[in-house]
Parts: sequence; C-alpha cells; structure tokens
Amino acid sequence: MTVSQSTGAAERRTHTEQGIERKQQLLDAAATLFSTKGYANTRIADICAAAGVAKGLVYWYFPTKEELFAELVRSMRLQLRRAQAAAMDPESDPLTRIRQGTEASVVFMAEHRAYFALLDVERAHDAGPELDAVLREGSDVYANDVIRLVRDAQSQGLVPDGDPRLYAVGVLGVVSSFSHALRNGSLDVDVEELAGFVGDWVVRALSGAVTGGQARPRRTR
Amino acid sequence: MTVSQSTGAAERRTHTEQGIERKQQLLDAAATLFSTKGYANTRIADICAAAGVAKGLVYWYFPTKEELFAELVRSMRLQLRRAQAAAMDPESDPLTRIRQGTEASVVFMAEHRAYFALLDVERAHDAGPELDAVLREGSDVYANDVIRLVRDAQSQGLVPDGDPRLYAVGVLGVVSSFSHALRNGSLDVDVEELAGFVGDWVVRALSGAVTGGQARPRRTR
DNA sequence: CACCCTCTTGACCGCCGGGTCAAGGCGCCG
DNA sequence: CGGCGCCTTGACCCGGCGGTCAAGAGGGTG
Repeated sequence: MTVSQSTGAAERRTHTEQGIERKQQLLDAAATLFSTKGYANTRIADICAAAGVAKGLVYWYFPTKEELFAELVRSMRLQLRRAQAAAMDPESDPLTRIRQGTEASVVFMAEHRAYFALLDVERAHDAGPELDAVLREGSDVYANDVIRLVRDAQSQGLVPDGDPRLYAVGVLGVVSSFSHALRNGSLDVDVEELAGFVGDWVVRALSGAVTGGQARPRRTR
Repeated sequence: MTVSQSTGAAERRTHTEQGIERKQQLLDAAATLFSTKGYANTRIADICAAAGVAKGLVYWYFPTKEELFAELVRSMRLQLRRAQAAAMDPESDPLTRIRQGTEASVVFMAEHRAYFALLDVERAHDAGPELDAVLREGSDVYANDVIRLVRDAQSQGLVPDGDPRLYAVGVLGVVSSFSHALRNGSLDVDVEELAGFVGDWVVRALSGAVTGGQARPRRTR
C-alpha cells in the first residue's frame, strides 16, 4: 500500500476555480456509479466516461480509487450531520430531538439517494481493510450522538431503562433500513409521509408510547 | 455471461459421499472468507488455500465464483426460514408470532455469524447485476411473510392502521441492524438478552404498547 | 485385467483494470 | 516573448485473478 505521506496525503497543491469544479464533476460521476453498480464493479474508466474526461485525469485529482471513494464518504457524512443538527431544536426534550434527527435523516437521504447509497457499500466491507477503518470510524459519531440523547431521555423517564447502546443501534438501523428500502425496494410513498412514519416508529420503539415526542409539523412545500 | 443452460445450471452429475463432503468444505471456507473480506476481495485461491485443496477443484463443484456465492446465499436462506418457522407457534396471535420469528432470527444469526454476514454483502450490490436478481428475489419472501402477519395483526386491532409494507421494512431492518451490530460493533451482550431486547423493540414499535405479544419464556440452556 | 467414473492436481492462459507517463495545450506573470 | 505551473490526453504497462486443461490417482465393477 502506498503509504500516507507524512500528514496523511494532504499534498495536492492549489486548485484553480476550474480545477475544483472538475474535481466535483468527478466526485458526482463517481457517486452515481458507485451507488448504482457498487464500488467493485465501477471501473475508473466508467467514471471518466461519465464525466467526459480522459482516464489519466482522475489521478491528477485523486491519488487512488480508494481515496476517491473515501473522500465521497467523508463529504456525505458532513452534509448529513449538518442536516441533522439543523433539524434538532435545542429547546426540545431528548425524545423529540431524536425524532427530529430521525426525520431529517430520512428526508436528507431521500434527497440524496445517489450519494447516500454509499452507506450500503460501507456496510459491506468489500472495499478493502484500510478503508474499513476510515468508514467505521465515522459511524461511531452517529452512535454516540444517539447514545447521549437516549441517556438524557432515560434520566427524564421518557425512555425505559436499558443499555443505551442497544437503543442507539435500533434507531440508526431503522433509519438506514428505510433509506435502503426507499432506494432499492419499490416503496413509492411520499417522502414526508415516510419520514413521519419512521419518526413515529422510533418514538414508539423507544418509549412504548404512541404519542411520545411532539408530532412534527408537516412541512407543506 | 455464461447463460444458464436450459433448466438453469442443474447439470453436475452424481456426487459420491466424499464429494458432497468436499463440496461442503469449500462452501464453509468460502462463507468464512466472504463474510470476513467481502465477495470482491476474496480470491478463489484464498478459498482453496483455506480448504487445503488445489485451485482447479473449485471448478469441479461449481461452474463459477458467482454461482458458488449464490449457492451459499440460498442455503443460508433455507436454514433461516426453517428456524423461523420452527419458532413461531401457530396457535399464537400474529403479534406474538412476529416476536417469535424476530427473536429466532436474532438467535440464529448469532449462531451463524460467518454465514449470516453474507446478507451484508447482499445489501451492497457489489456482486454484479446478475446476482442482484437472485439476491433480491429472496428478500421478498421474508417481507411477504411479515406483511401477511402485520395484516392479520391489524385486523385484530393489535397494530394500528398503516401501510403493512412499511411495518415490514421496519421489522426486517431492525433485525438485520442488530445482527450487523452484534457482528461488527463491539456489542458484547448475551445473545438471549439481545434477542429479548429486539423482540420487545419490535413489539413496541408495532403496537405502541409496552406489553404487546406474550413475553417469551427465557431459554435456560 | 480393462474400463470407467469420480476426484484431484498445478501449470498455464488471457483479459481486465488500476495506475503511469511523456507530451502537449492554455493562461498568466515578468 | 519565454518560461512556468495548472490541466488534459490517451497509449501503455503489468500484476492479479477467474477460469481451463491435460494428466493422473483411486476404487468399483464385469
């Protein structure tokens, strides 16, 4: 493996305006292909064809196919985390915050299906052991977020006692399951409706109450 | 692609006792490797090394790497389905049956971690489009099982109205999430305990009641 | 013994795909 | 104008891996 030079492959010099744009084109093309055909089945040549550039160019912007993939995943996570943070009202109780984060995640994933499907690829560790590290590292962030919220909720009596880690697995799992189903299965439901359903589901599963957490004001676009 | 000869690749003649055994050895070795390193990263040579045989032998028992994988998945599904069926008491109400099936699934997957991890691989469609068909086909079976049970439960007022397909996605998703977590995350909980937790979770999520479905008699081994 | 059928081996092949590289266009600065 | 750094190209290289094959080893049967 090609060693991570000193600081960890943060070399590449300055990019011009155009360069940044081109790089983004490549990332977009790669995202679509990866999520459609999977990482292993996507050829560098495919990405180039989709972006309409020559093969060598990829290696101007990325040191390797793996690194390209990793960069995609990182940017994904950043976006998702922002969306969640924006959706959670700091004034609300923990259970409501979980619901908000859950619903925001569902909506976000629906709006970025192509990107988000990468998390499936992440699931299977078909991408090689080194990537595995980068990938798993990030999942923990979400888990810890949820664990913290569950603890708070438990201390307020909103959620019954029990290992918060287990609850967290349940919450995260159900979100990713519905995301997956919406993409691959033929769930042709309205996104807002689905988000509401998942939010309810999570709250029920956590609290055992049908009405836990404040119901969310349906967005009318 | 190599066409499925007439009936669908059901050629291979008679296997001797020894032959069947050898074939199973290969399947076992493959299962371990696939679930450890992923489909794409597992070399035929690896499988042979693990099984202690020469490379050519694989092609005596299987026409292709893909077919080997497909056979693994099929056998997995058969086993799981049997375990579920055995666990569900036909006398019980639908909600209880769902709980039983859920708990049995968790236990089963814990006892067959290596095998079961294949479903992760299944999740990501890194295995090529032809396989995708074989794979997806089978998931529907489970979904339909659950959908049927949810419908029954709804008609008895045990589960609130709502699209049964959505409920099914939730149930299946949560099981696979916990399975995944138990394998990859460091959830060092007792399997029986986990099964109970997941059973409770599903019942709560479905019914909104803390006590829905009969609690399961804890098995004391 | 002759024959056949299941099994096993390991050298070999051919292709596919990630990664390299020499060459060149283009715009900017001195 | 000359040189320099960013960007782009496409031919090329080469290692790895799925799959093939000719050659046998047992062992069972007539």
